[in-house]
Amino acid sequence: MYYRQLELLEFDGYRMVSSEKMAWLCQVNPAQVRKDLGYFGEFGIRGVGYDVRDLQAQIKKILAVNRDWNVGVAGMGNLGSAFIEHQNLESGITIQDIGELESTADELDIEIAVITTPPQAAQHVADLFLKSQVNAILNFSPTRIRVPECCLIEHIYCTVRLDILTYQLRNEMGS
Amino acid sequence: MYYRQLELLEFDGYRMVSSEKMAWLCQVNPAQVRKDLGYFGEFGIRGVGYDVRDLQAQIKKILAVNRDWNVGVAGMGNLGSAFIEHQNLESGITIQDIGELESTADELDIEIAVITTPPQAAQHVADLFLKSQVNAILNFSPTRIRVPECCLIEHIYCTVRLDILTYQLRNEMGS
DNA sequence: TGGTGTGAACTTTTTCACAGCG
DNA sequence: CGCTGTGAAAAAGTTCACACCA
Repeated sequence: MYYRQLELLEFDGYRMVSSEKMAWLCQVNPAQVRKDLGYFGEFGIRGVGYDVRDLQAQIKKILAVNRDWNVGVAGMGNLGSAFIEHQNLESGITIQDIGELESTADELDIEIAVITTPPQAAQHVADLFLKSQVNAILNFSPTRIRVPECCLIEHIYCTVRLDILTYQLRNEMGS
Repeated sequence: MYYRQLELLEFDGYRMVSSEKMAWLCQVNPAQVRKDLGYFGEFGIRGVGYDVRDLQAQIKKILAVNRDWNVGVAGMGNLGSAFIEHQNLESGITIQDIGELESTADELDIEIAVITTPPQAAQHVADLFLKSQVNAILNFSPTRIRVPECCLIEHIYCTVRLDILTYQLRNEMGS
């Protein structure tokens, strides 16, 4: 979130930014910004703020975004396409049949698997990825995929977020 | 999450389920399940567990999923299409030009806006929705949309989730 | 007996408040 | 002087442990 805002700030010509401004942009508390950054080092200048470009570089390094990762996307429906589009991954992609997933994942040295298949297939696909050396999964399917301890997993549940809205809308009206 | 698991349990023929089983399925602590449900009422039977169908009905009621909501999706690229597909919203939809958004939102009494447009357009589209009586937004665009106090908003940041994975992957390898 | 419901203990996260530095 | 960095305080969330009931 911070990184994304820094990009915009740089685009707008800002060279420095205070924790208060960052907090306002990201809709969090200023102390939160300082704590979060402080966890990784001292990036700011007291009495001045943070250097926009320098802080971007620091965050890039922290998130390991400054290195390339081999990502495998399972499911090339609308969601899979949207993901690839969204991430600007359109260059250098290979599209293969799901039957070849296991050998391909090994061959291309896939490090992160993105699952956008229907829920019925999600666990199966995850298992295939796990058989190769993949140990990070980004799961868009509305199913709780079960993975071994060693494998990192992030779930993106769109439905749950929509349900949060209907819940809050209903309660707001009730009050 | 609980609701989704209950659907699967019912499909598999289960009539009752314990907090321990639910917890296992959802990968949380059993006490967590009981606390969460306990916040809304006493749905279980001591010594037995929860009635699968009854608990589904209760959660439906809590989340206000048992009533229809008028949802407006801005952006009909891959992401918008994926969302509609995903939510089984394919019936009864109307597709209109973005220029008609304001009048259409009023006319169709849109209650929840879903934004899947490119980030440049996101704030503008949100503002249009806000001019009608929309006060809940589900935002897929990778921008922090600014909305008035009265408007509920949920952000789905796919990129952030991917960054969490690269961060953790890097750190895991370091250790 | 077995599993819920729940106060109390514990853990984590967030915010405050101010010392300290540029 | 102003804003960062950071302990200390407050709040929120999670887990434990057991009373209680079908």
